[in-house]
Amino acid sequence: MSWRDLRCGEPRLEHAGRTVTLAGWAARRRDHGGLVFVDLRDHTGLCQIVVNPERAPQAAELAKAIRNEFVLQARGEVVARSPETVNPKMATGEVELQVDELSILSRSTPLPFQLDEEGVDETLRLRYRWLDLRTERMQRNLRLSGAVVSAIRRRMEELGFLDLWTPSLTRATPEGARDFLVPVRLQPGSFFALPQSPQLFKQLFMIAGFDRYYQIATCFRDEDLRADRQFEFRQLDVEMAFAEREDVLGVLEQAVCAAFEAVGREPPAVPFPRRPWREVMERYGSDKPDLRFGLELQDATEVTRGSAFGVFAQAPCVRFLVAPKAFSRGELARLEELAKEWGAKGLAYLVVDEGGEVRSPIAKHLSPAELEAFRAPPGSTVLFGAGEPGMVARVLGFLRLHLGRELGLVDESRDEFLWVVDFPLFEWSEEEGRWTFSHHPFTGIAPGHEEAIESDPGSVLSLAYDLVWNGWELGSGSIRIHRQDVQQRVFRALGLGEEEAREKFGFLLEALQMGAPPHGGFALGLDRFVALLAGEPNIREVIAFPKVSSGTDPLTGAPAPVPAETLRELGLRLLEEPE
RNA sequence: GGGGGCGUAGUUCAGCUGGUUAGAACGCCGGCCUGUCACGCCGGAGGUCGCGGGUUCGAGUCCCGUCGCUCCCGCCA
Repeated sequence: MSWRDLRCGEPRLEHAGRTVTLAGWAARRRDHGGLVFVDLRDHTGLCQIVVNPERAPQAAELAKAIRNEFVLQARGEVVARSPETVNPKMATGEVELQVDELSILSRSTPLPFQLDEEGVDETLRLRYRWLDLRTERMQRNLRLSGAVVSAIRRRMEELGFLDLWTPSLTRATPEGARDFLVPVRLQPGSFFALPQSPQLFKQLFMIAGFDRYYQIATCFRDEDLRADRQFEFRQLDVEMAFAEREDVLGVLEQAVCAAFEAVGREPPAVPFPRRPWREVMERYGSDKPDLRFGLELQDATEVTRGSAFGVFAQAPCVRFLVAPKAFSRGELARLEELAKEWGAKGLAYLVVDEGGEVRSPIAKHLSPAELEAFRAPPGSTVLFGAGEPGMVARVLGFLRLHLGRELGLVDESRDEFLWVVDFPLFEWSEEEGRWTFSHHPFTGIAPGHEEAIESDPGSVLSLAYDLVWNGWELGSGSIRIHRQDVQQRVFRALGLGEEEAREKFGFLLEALQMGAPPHGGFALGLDRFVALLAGEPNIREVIAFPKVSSGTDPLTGAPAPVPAETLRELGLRLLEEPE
């Protein structure tokens, strides 16, 4: 005999009269002294079982002992409830199980928190994750996650991609995030690094002739945790040979649509719009704009050249946005505070009140031409950013996002996907005083731009692209450099000597010399994607066993110290003894 | 490394300008109850107010420090 022959969410009128076995957890017990009602739960739902002492005296005796989260098995008859006892709030509410035999398969101590309680402290939930995962929310999230991964795998394989495995113990990469290091007993003093991504390996697969690779790859980065960042996370990792940018984007669109279908949502229209990086930076002040609302940035650099208002006159860049609200003095002070947090020196503004009257401390300095350029409808505020272009974009981009949410401009019913393309290959690093990669060192160069690598690095466009959904970056990719001479020129432009380049990426450079096909790929952050699909603001809600933001795991207590003897075997010694 | 928020029964919270014995709901324990479904009724147990120091006649409440959680900046090619 099986433990159960119907799941708890399944009994319906059509089962009436059948004798069946149900098994699950006691979600709630209502003991009437004689009759005992128990809501039996599994992941499919709830079913009420009724223990009647006249029908089953032994079971009735046992039922008195039932407490929340006991694991029960009940055999009995599915009966239609009388009309007045039907519970329309329950999927199984038209029937119930009249119990003949009952067994307690497992007992439970009182719980540290109630499963139906909202707002339970997250550390407590994580400490008792096995309970937390029983909740409807977490069951839904993890099942959704599984469905998404499964659908993506299916679609990738339909498209001819091969799932290839890459090592988790590999070599530290000098650029990028901090690596997690693993000491090696057989090589004391040397360390493996956990991969930040399988980037180099998947390029080697291309060179090796596996022209369509994918993997649901676990990646590791030793950086501070956030709502959307964990030490370890999964990405849909893709690489294609003999492919152009549009081929890669098309595959990713397919994967995204497959995920939408898997969770029962209307997939977004394809192809997703493609917009150049420069354009989105100018219009939205961000390289991952939320396109569910307008509030676009406008440029005033020309108009304010030679302005009587010194701040404008001296700024290399002046831009503004027009918020559809006449802000009060207090609100403006708050906005200025935010702007300063993002690097602005101040926040100039023009308020146009409901009557069309302009209130502004700077208006008296502005020429008629300027005022004309900033003309805004009644009931609005013109907010200015002035200064270095990067800062202006950052500040106004942030204000745009802030106001979009604050003023309810975001149309939550929309899904806006966007490919940001034509990124610059290099960006200037203030603190290092040199050009650095804006994507990664293997990013291909837009046709015709190779000539400027040395002469004007800032103007060189790359073949990199980002996928953005409602203002969240889902992932990024590029067509790679497949010619070793180009790769070396890029390294040189970055001040990376031949020796150093060989030391760091030697095996890839060597491979590029031995018949590397054109290739490119993408990595899509799965946990973030699933969190968005699940409507969760935090990726911990879609990860079974996440770490908290201090980087520890309340469930296992990891990370933990190890005995000195273990360290010695690895050739390690702590600099200071922990207290 | 920096900034903001939070920390009071097992849980979620209340606790006013500092003032007697720190409350509620849920959960837990005992009793009653044969149609409940957030069952009901009666009774009970349960507190290092995160921790340490200070101010005060008196601190859950004010101050300083510290720890934990959290959001953000830096960081995340």
